[in-house]
Amino acid sequence: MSFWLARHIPYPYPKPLSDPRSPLSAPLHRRPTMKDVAQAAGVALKTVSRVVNGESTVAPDTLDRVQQAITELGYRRNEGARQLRQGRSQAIAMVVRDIADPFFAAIGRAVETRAETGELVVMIGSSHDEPAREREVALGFCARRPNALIIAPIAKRQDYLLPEMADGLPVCAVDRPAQGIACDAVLSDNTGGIRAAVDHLAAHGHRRIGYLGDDPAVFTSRERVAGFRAAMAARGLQVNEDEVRLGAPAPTSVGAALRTLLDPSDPVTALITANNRLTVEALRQLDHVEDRPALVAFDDLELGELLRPGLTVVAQDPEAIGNAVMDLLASPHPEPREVRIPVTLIPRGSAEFPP
Amino acid sequence: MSFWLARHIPYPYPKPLSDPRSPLSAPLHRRPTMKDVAQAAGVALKTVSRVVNGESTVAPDTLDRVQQAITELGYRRNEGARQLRQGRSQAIAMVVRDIADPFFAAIGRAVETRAETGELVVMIGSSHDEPAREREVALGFCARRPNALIIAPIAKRQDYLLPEMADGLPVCAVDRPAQGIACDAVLSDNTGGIRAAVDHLAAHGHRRIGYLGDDPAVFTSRERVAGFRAAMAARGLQVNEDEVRLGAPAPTSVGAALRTLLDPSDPVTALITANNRLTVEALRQLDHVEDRPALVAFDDLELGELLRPGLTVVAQDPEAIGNAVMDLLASPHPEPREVRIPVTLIPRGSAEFPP
DNA sequence: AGCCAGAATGACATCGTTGTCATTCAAGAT
DNA sequence: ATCTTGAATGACAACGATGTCATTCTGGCT
Repeated sequence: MSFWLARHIPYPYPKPLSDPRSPLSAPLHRRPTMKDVAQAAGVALKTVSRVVNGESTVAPDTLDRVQQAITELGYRRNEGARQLRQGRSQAIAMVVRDIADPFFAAIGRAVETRAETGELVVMIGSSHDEPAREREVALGFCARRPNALIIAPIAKRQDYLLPEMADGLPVCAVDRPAQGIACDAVLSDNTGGIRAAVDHLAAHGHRRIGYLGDDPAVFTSRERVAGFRAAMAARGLQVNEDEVRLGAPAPTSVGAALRTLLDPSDPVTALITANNRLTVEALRQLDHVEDRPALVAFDDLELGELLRPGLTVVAQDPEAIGNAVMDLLASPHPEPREVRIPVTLIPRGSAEFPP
Repeated sequence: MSFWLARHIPYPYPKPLSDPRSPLSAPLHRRPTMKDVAQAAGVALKTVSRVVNGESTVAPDTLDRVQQAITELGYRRNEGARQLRQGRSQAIAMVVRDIADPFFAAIGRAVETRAETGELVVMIGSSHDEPAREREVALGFCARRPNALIIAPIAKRQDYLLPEMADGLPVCAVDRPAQGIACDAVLSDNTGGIRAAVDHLAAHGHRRIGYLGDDPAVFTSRERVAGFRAAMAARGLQVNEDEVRLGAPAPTSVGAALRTLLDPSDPVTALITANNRLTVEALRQLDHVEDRPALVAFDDLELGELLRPGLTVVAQDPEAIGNAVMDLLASPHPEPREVRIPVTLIPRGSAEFPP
């Protein structure tokens, strides 16, 4: 896939090979410019600029003539040129871990809605959980001089953004805080969410609760498991270390964890799964299991209500996250801020098994 | 939302470098330009350009000096200026109906992957099923002079794109064909998918099959219902017109349809739901129903396999759609093309009820 | 009549990059 | 020794928009 695109990273950029027959080749008609409009309307270029930008010092009939010329020629301002002059490109750049992940897609939608599209464009890219790619995508976006950068960090450090930030680029992290830079962050209330899960299970009489969590190297994973221990302690419930299983959402590791947790000689009566992929894998495997434990999942699944039993979840609020990000970016503040977005426990039945 | 608007409207813009002698005109670093790099490396600006673009006529030690200067200054090419010179902004614009819809999100991911992000940036926007917004978003993107536009049409006509296309913008429709313009299209094999559903149900002995479809004003909806009639006819099965229900996926209309189809005096034994939202609503309502009909759904649901019974679906292939789009955009062809992407029936149990 | 304020408009430089064309210089050909 | 050639480099003008500043033209005031 090269063609019109030159690939990225280390300079030099390779030359895009130009196929004369390619649909990307020479235009039949040059798009009209302000100069063309000016000529058509019999005014100076600068007057067209005034009209386009809604400046007030244009006489009514001049305005008419110019607007008519704009319509007739189908003029559209070239945003690239505008950016060159003004320094920023009226765009919001967003680097998420996976644009097809419903969580990030929903954040994207909120951001996009707030961006009042047409004026502010949203550029989206995925890191696919690869630190190098995160950097590459983020810096590629920065070359477009966006008005702001939203990033779901996956790399250990985001200090490669320092030059951009020194140049005035506002940066906001989502899902996890950024490292190595001082920037805003919008995070879910992981601790509170897990506490709600524990409380909910305890309210239904459970005292032996197992925990299935992600790699502890991940920030959210650490917060959630810490929240679990704290919530259990607050309830006076004992945490059996064998029953806190942290690892990848792979079938084998989840299977091993479940075998331990549900060991017939001494099974837990309830289970918390700390993220989406773990939940799905656990559900898959629990399907073959008799005497399923009660279950509360962190992060909602689209069809949680259609499962039987319905899946009780601690739902994050991606729309609120997106809105909070836009709020932070829109209001100037000297010190970086961290915003926590509340999560909601949605009872649907899977936690209501008798212990 | 006024922060960046404030940034873009009036000067004074970062002009603080006006007095470089002042110790107070402190580090509001302007991003370095080719000029800065050239000065640092002791070469002409044009030579830096050659290095950055990988032209071959640069002496090895000049190359070294320039590359070192680039690294030291943290230089990044300003893509806006490049666009101004070259006419296109190394970006792909994509207008979908809803970026948070898993189908479109998956297409977006495929496109983004093929775009080798960093060089080719992906701009995404949603029309939210509003024709006016589709136009606004698409034209807003066009002002950025992208290399290509991918659009999931919702408006009646896309002829507002004609000026852009005359200027050489390649356009490709997805999901539905565009109207009023001659452009490529990548569509799912709706007819074949419904035929597969009918065949599958017939193979399990069903002869009375009901159909729940979308508003017939929608292209995909028309194709699918036509496919249903054709497939039934091909099998020698009779279609009872009362049992082909087209309408919005609202609870009331789906409820009414289900009551008709499942009328105890003469119920269908199987059901086809022709899109995602209809499927979800039908599943919701069927949950309270005894003697559920067999079911095949067009379009996969994320957790179809976890439902009980497992949901048998005709799955579209958004990744293949995205890839096909990129193939079309990258390969020269004089006439617009329409590509059909195969769909796959995934049996998971819900179609295997005895009739 | 003379003057001025303010509204309306335009000329021009500029943003950072790349295409075009000109220049320099050394090595090889004559 | 002169000419040719090609490699390496640079000067300069675009690209389309906007900020600055200058100019023209009103009408209202002395």
